[in-house]
Order: sequence, then structure tokens, then C-alpha cells
Amino acid sequence: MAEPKENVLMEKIVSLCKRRGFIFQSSEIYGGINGFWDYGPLGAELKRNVKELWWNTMTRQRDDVVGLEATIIMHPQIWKASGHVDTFSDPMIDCKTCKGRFRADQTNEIPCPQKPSKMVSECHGEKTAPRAFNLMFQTYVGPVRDESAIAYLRPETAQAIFAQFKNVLETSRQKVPFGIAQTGKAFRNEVTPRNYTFRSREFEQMELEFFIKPDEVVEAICGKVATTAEAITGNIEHPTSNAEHRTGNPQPSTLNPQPNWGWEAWHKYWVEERIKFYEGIGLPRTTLEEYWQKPEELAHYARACVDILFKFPFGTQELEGIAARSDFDLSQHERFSGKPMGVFDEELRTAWVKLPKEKSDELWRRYYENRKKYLVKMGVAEEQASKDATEDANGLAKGQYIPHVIEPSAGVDRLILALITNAYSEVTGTDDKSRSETRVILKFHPRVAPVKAGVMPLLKNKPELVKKALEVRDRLRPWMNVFYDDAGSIGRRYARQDEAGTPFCMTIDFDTLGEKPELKDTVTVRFRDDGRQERLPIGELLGWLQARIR
RNA sequence: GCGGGCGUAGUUCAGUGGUAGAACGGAAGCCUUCCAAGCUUCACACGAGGGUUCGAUUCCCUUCGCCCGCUCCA
Repeated sequence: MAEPKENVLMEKIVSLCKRRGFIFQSSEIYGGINGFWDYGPLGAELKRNVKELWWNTMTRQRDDVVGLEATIIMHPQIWKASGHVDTFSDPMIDCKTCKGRFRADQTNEIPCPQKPSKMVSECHGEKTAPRAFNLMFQTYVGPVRDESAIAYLRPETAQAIFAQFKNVLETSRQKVPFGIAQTGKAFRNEVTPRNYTFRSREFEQMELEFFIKPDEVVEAICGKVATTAEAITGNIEHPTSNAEHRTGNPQPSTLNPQPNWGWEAWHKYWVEERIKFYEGIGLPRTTLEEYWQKPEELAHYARACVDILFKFPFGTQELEGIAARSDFDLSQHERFSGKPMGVFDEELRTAWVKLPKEKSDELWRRYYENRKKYLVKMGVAEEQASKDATEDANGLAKGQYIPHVIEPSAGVDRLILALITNAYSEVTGTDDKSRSETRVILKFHPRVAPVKAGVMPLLKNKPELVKKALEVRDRLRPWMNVFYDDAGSIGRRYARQDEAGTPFCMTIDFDTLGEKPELKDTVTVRFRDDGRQERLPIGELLGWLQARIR
């Protein structure tokens, strides 16, 4: 059902985004280009804030995550190893009669939409020849455009993390469990970009690969792996104060990682962390949904995957996927590059020799089975797979294993869109002449708001007010994005800031100058969401604001 | 890529086979002692290309883009 109301809302948002300079169509003066969007002045600030908050939360505020900034174009083998060269290119067939499109390899299994009694392959519709759809953008590296020069714009940022895993491990003084975070552009030549910026061909991701010990290793070291329930209960950090967590990390952790956590606990942990993050930047839990993928929906290498969905006007859609990807990625790169991707773990080696024989045999067996299952799945011959898996499992005794990974992978642009649609609100009132007018307020969380404070003299034609206002502006400017405005009536200026989502406005009036001596050097602070006003000394403004935007 | 709808200032809309207005918004100025006040002035558009025509924003074709379906999962 197409809800016209929601469509109208979306159109208003699109129009606002353009009008106020959040989002423009790419290359608009040339007619635009499908699936590409630019961020205007306010959008650029918003996006920057979001990425910084993510980076800060995921890396700087943690001991166990470090950053990476890799290139967009990488060795093409990376995409062979990752599976993108193959799986991103399903041959498709179009039916000219019924207008359907089908995967060429499934025409025997899909019923014809017009004659469901027959399969697509046997119906009378006129079909096109199979065409390959590869969603990766291709280019050539170097001046010669031949096969050997083909490279791809990355369809995700994650693979670079795997490819650089060993370098980061060796230089960061981290050991498993630890994570590598990266933000950056990714490119997918989508069949149909849709829903404004939601599905774009060029987009930005914020991805974490969090490397953990395989369960067999955790068990060898800790005796047993904590169940998810054990990991969650009795492990809640009680906030020391019930203040609004205005200081420090915007997303206080509720779970403390423990050495006996296996992949399930870590997976659950990251789902919680990520939801906290979204709440911390102003998306209430009620606007979010967790979707735990069903076993049959999972990619073959995934053990679990949770989607965090947001209720967009056009439907409930994915913001982030948190996948437990086993050791698939590092294993693939190990096989394709021939370089070892395993780690050495002193604790494991020490623990292993102390294990009772039956225990170490059991763990050996389980590790072996997993490795073999993977190798066979990837087409390694049975005999060779057994041999390789044996070698892998033998590594445990030497303290060696290939880490597993939990991957929280978020789309920046989707999040921006979620923040805008969530912030959008209208207030209809009547003006002096009892004309009904609708004003738009973007109720961004102060942490993400593009402009933190508007600074304005009550009147423009009083030089003392202007001078003082500029002083206040200059006082705040080194610390945050502030906007000075003296044009038009004060109400008009407030309204303009409301539409930009500025949470606070500081107004310099005659009391600031000392008309009422007791109010000298104080300003009016006006709140965006309810128009409420407070009086604050200029000297306290910076601290007051910082406490609210951090 | 296929089918359906749409395309006029920044935005929302008028309008005509003789090259266009309005409202709001924006800029400048005057005025204004707290929520889009008022006055004056200014800038800005027929998505692009090709036809038909003496002439096209209007008619035709193509293309590009947007919206709705089929696909997609950051």
C-alpha cells in the first residue's frame, strides 16, 4: 500500500533538504545523475558530526578498537576473495511479455507470473538473453585499458580491514579480542537507486570488524563459554549517577566484555552497543527495530545477523547490519593471498597443555570440523580439506588460530536520512493577522545538530548590540559551529534556526548591556523545541553549551 | 533495465503556439526592545537535445531526472 500521507511527508522533507541546504542532487545543473547525492552546508556539518560521534564512540573511547583509513581502489584479488566478483554478478533474464526479471539460474524454479502453472523457463513469454549484472563499478588502473588493468571501486569498506589485519595487529599493540574501525565511501552500481538518498550508488559506510577468539579457544582458556544470558545478566554496569549522561561517552556501555564470551555474547553485545549509539544521537528506541535474520536468510558464512531497522516514512528499512561472520573473511584472504592470517595467542598455548586429553581432543575435533566444513564449502577437495583442517586444528596446541569476526556495518547516508526524518516536525499556528502558517522545526539531538547555537543581537541598528553579539559569537566559535544572524525580526531569525535544527539561540539585548544592572552581561538562551527562554551569564555560555552538545 | 505518473524562480503553484506571473523564501536598505511584523529596491525559472512551425515553455520524438510498482539489504 502506498500511503500518500507518507509520500507527502517524504516530499516535504526532500524539499526542505534542498531549500535549507542539507542535500542536493549531484550534478543538478546537468540534469542530475541517478543515485548520487551531494550534501550542502548544513548536511555536510550534520554528516561530519555523525561520523565523528561514531569514530569517537567506536575507537577513541575504547581500549579495544583502532582505526584504519584504506584506499577505495584495491587489488582486484580482494574482491575475488571476498566473493564480490562472483556473487555481485547474477545473470538476469527479462521477460518482454510479462515484464518480469528473473535470475537466469532460477528459471526452472520460479513460476511464470502470468501462468503460474508453468515455470519461467517453459512459459511462452519472449525472454532476453541472460545479462550479467555486476554491481561493482569497474575502472582501469594505469593508462592501458586491458584485462590485467581492471580494478573496482570498493563495494564495501570492510575488506580493506581484513586485508590489513596483520599490519594493524602488529603495529597497534592490540590482541584479540579487538576491533578495527573504518569510515569511508563505497560504491555499488545499484539496479534501482530509490527512496531519496536511502539507496545510492555512491555512499558512505561506518564499519567495524571486531575480531574475537573462536569458541573452541575461549573454552580452552576459560573452561567454558558464557551463554548469552550469562553474559547479559549480572553484568550490567550501574551508572553512578542518574544524570542524563551529558558528559563523556554519549553512549554509556551497559555490558562489560568478559574473557569467557564466545561469538554469541559478543554479537549480542555489539547489537546493544549499536542501539545505544542510535539512542544517544536522538533516535528513540521506538523508531528502531531489531530484526534477527532467520537461519535460511543468512549468508552461507554467517552464523547470525541482526539488522537494525529504522521506521522511515517509506517503510521500515535497514540502517545497520551486525553480522557474526565466523572466520570466513580472514580465511578467504589467507587462501587467496597465501599469507597466514592466523594469530598467535600465548594464553591459548599455555592453557592447551593443561587441558585434559578428552577436552583437548573434543576442542580439536570441533575446530577441525568447522575448518573442514568451510574448506569443502569453498570447493576444496575432500582429501585436501581434511589435510588442511588437520593442520589448522593442530595449530591450537601452538596457540594459533584464525580469529572470528563480528561486523557492525552502518550506512552513514541512511543514518543522516533517518535523523532528518526523525527530527522533522511541523507546528501550525496563527500569526498576528490570524493567518494560519506552518513552521518546520528540525529537532536534532544537540550532538548532531549542524549548528549548535545561533547568536543574534535583538536589533540590527543598535551598534552596541551588534558589537556585543559578535563578541559572543567569537567567544564560542573556536569550540563549536555557531551562526551569527542579524537580518530581519528576531522571530524570523528564530524560525530560520528552527528550520536548520539549531538547538539554542543566544540573544543579546539591552539588558545584556546593563539596562537592568543585575542582568548585565547575561543573554537570553532560547530553546528550539519549546521556545522557552533562560537568562545566562555570557561567561557561562561556553560550558553550558558544551555540556549539552557533547 | 521494464511498466505507470510527473518535470515552469530556492520552495509551493498559476499560465500561453507570439519566449512567463503569484505567494513564500533569498539579498540590500529603512524601520523594529524576543518568536517568519511593515515599507522600498533587487536577483532568480519553462530539466536537456532534436524536430514540426515564420515562431515553441506550450505540439511531436529522444534523453536525463523525480515519484509509484518488479529488484535491492549500508
